[in-house]
Amino acid sequence: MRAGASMDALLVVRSGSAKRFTLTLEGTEQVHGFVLPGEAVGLEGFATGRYGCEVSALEPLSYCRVPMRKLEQLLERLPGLRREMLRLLGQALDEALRLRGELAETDARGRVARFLADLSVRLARRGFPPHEIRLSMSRADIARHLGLTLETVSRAFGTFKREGWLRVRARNISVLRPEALAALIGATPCV
Amino acid sequence: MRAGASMDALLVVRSGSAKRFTLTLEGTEQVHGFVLPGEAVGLEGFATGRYGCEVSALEPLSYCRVPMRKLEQLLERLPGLRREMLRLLGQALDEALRLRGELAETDARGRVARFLADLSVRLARRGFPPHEIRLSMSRADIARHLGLTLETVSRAFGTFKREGWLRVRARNISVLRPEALAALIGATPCV
DNA sequence: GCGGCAATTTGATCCGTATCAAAATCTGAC
DNA sequence: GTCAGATTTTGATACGGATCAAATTGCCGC
Repeated sequence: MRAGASMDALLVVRSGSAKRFTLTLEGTEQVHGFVLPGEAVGLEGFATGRYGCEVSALEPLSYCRVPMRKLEQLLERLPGLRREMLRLLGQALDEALRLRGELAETDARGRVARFLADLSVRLARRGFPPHEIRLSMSRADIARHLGLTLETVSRAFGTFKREGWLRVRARNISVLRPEALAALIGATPCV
Repeated sequence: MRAGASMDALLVVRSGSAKRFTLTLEGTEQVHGFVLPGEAVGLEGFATGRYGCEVSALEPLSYCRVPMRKLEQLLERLPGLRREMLRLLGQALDEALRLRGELAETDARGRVARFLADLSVRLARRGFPPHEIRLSMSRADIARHLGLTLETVSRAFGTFKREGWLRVRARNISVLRPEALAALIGATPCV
């Protein structure tokens, strides 16, 4: 999906994962987030009729495509779908606001902890084991998502590993002490 | 408007301004943004049926209230309103994403410049002079919105004043060189 | 105009993360 | 298994903004 392209369909990822981002004037990526199975992309396109960001797959991926024409027809007939669309958009908005607030007031390790906790919740929601995380994105992607440098992200993983909270082998993360991560960010652990 | 309260209406500010925020566990405010005339609040409530953040007036304010029951009836009958609601939500989402990205990659003065430029655009949109800004919020509110401390915000204003880009007298800001601020953030100036 | 309080500005120091640099590890192709 | 290239980790230093503290300014009642 390309930013600026005409929004002719809503896309929902079925399997695999993807990266949502925009390109800055300097050509660097602003990583808005990562898309997991069951999640929709392109919602911000309702603003102008054109997609507002780029989405690229991080691994082989399959998705479902709902043409706008079809969507409008369905919205005409199904009050339940109308509510569901508003719910979906409201949730995306709520998440974006929440993420933004956290960025503003949490330090590097807190952000990484929250990133992992968030992934855990979303994996659990889809029935995957929440504490065995296979990261499909690079440290650089994570860093650009969290407003940090890749070195700082790496150091945060290093700290958590030394504390015995995580097992880290490249992109395979085992969360050994979810309650420790949760305590760091003031939340209740997933599972 | 209180976070967690049942979302029984959509609110649109008519005159005056307000602050959107959530309370953190420590009791501090995460300021999501400021509401100007013509702008809606409470959209994130579609996610759960409950408002997701607090909104409090920064000055005497009037607003328009659309009960959810009424809204659903209207959505049933008016395809144009359906599109408009989706557009409104898409725009809120797009803005939230954009703001978040900027927070992650801009330094203190850049954020303050962007804050002022954004206000200029929104004031101009409603027919107010874009370069005479009367801030209805405190430095602390601005700081919490931008993920800075109030001292840092003050220093940014101080720098811009010394450079001759701004006239600052307490909460009255005159933008003397909009193109300088715009250049700082890589954008075209408003007006 | 004057007094008192809150908001803002200014100053000095410290800490966390960015930056630059280099070593170590992982990955996929052969 | 081995090799080359990319990714990740680790190390040393520098800088921006946070923090603590104090002075100044603006605001509102009298």
